[in-house]
Amino acid sequence: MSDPLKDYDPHAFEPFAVTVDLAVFTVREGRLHVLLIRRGQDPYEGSWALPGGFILPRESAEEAARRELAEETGLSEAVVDSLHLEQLRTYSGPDRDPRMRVVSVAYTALVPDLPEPHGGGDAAHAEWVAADGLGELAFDHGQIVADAHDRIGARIEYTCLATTFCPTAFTLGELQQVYETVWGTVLDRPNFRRKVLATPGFVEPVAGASRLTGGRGKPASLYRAGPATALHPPLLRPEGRTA
Amino acid sequence: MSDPLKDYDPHAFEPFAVTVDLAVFTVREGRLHVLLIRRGQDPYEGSWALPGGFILPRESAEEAARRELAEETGLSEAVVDSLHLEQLRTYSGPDRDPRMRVVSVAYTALVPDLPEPHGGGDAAHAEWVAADGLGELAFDHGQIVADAHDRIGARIEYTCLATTFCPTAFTLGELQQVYETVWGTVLDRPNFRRKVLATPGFVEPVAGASRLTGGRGKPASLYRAGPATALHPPLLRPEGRTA
DNA sequence: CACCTTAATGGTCACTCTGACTATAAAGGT
DNA sequence: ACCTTTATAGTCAGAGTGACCATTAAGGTG
Repeated sequence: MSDPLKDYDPHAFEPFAVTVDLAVFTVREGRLHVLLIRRGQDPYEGSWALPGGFILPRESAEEAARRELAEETGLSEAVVDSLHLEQLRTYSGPDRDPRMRVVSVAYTALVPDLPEPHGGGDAAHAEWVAADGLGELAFDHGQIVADAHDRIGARIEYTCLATTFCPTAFTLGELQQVYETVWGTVLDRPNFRRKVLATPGFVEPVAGASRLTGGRGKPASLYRAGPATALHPPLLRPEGRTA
Repeated sequence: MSDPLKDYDPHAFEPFAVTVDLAVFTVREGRLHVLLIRRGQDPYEGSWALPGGFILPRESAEEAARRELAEETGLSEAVVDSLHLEQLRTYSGPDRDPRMRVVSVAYTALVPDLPEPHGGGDAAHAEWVAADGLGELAFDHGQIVADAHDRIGARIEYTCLATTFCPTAFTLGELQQVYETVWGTVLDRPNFRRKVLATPGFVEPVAGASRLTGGRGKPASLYRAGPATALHPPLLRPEGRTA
């Protein structure tokens, strides 16, 4: 943007549409799920697509992403405003939408296992779909989901973000399952526990509370997310594979 | 982009201009430098700004970034195509350019200490400016440079990217200075050396070659970048500060 | 009710990696 | 000759981690 408008005639270029796409993830029944919408018209009619939409003239991309997220999930704006929303990257291939030039800023959000996204309006057709083995998505949304999955896997190594997949009170077993689900690996339970508890501010015990973890076994203590945001040293996934 | 064009009338929205901005860094004389351009007209006349420009109708953002980089630096397209170029993030504040709505995709590139960017055309006014203590930049470019600096600092912890700041053959002292310059810290020389040499594929010795490091002291062995791209385990900066 | 299964929790041990240091080698300067 | 400078080699203690084993507390079953 050195001199972006130096020779700019607003009509010399065909206009670019600028949109946001949302890759919203949750962990449900031990599997990673993405929030998707079934397309009702061409192109890609009948395919799954990411929720999203245009950036309005007076909005930033992040504001647009939060607005769309509230519309698609039916969550209140207060809840959506407090969610962790992270810009993933921008997709700009000239032919990503066959109808016209659309540049899209993709965002990722991590949410706990919500009831069901059917709120109202657009939310009526938003659904959680298991992220492994989903077929072809509309546009380049399959790539976006894959990129988002990679990013989340890397992010939870160095940050405390994994707790945003959990409800307000959770067991260490549940937190461990978040890691195992996102990474697709199995972790050693005592070692995971030691690491999490040794990181100050990652989790805090909920006084005296415990929960039966499915009936069987010893009840687990409950924790809530602590004030820390970064993990030092990181919690690296086995085999050092950066996916 | 669920139904991006469902109700889309191309004239219902004021057009968004979409540009790329480039934060090109090098290490010169032990200081981090950014490639900047002195603006010739309002707004921000006389201020430093990042190189960049419009995405053309048939280009992706990355193609536009490489084209602009070649134009601004005077480097051949072959060289530019082989450079490491990384999408940083997209800046979309509605008032970031006072003239009209401009959404910009920012990229970061790391280059060795090149001669001088004066190639031809636009390159005539591109200059290397020390990244610490540069004043106010045009638009939100100060924020972009700060974000890019942060990203690079984090990136060289987990990747072998630091070698892209070095010439084809370099000493371990020079590589260490890249880390020290980007992080603004001092590292222990024997420990740095041990870590780099213990990471397979990070650097490879150049057979039998050595270089005097400024006249004084024992000549240092020369190395070149190896085939590895990731660092496992990472080379974390002191004090675990994620900046 | 004794006994099995299950899951959480507590602990050990060896190995790796790292930070802090000390020592030696090879150059130029005085 | 002797000092300074820079590269390189090596030592040592402590943190962190992976692979285990042990114990506790719940439900299930004959």
